[in-house]
Amino acid sequence: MLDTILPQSFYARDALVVARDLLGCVLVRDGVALRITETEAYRHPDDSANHCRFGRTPRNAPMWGAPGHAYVYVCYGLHAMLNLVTDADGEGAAVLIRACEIVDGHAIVRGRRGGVRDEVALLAGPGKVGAALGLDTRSSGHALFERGGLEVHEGRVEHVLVGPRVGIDYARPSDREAPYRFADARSRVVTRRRTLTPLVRYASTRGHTEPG
DNA sequence: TGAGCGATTAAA
DNA sequence: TTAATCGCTCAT
Repeated sequence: MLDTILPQSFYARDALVVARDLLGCVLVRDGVALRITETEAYRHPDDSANHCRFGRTPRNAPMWGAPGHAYVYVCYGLHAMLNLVTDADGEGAAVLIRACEIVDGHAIVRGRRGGVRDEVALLAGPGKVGAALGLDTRSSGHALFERGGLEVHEGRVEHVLVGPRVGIDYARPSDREAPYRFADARSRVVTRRRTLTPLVRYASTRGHTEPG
């Protein structure tokens, strides 16, 4: 069958473009397949919401590395957040996966008190995405363009919504308001939809296709 | 060695 | 609106 794993070159572009083009792509890991419906871009370290804003640390090291690798960190002590490193090596940019629809597999998501919420078909929120994929920080630094482990397969959406990012009140106003969040307009699995508006002139800007 | 704080979520 | 919860960062 045709190998649809996204090549490393797909990620070697501006985080804003990658975030938009990741909509509709499919995350696959251990029998679970999730279609990406919402993303957020974290650009160069000048972005005051970026984890790299204070320089290189053990935690954010993968973000400073080559594109096409995972950057997973734990938020609020319990949520595994999945990011895909973008741009050139050393740029310090990545895209956060904020929501997905389950395409295949049983995603068992447990509540805080241990109760099984079983087979949630809708994963609105980055913590749920990480839980559904069974991720933890051991996956941080994983090469996404190689077969095995966590893979990302091609996909696309027809219409895109744009708006400000979520949960970064500590950032500079200009960065708080920056339209760095993207979502699939046709999906109902999107957080804070009322703050998003249609993205006009969404054309295919995929420049990762290898010639020949 | 320790205080403070999150790119969140679920329950009240 | 708020508690839960703990690894990471940075300041002693």
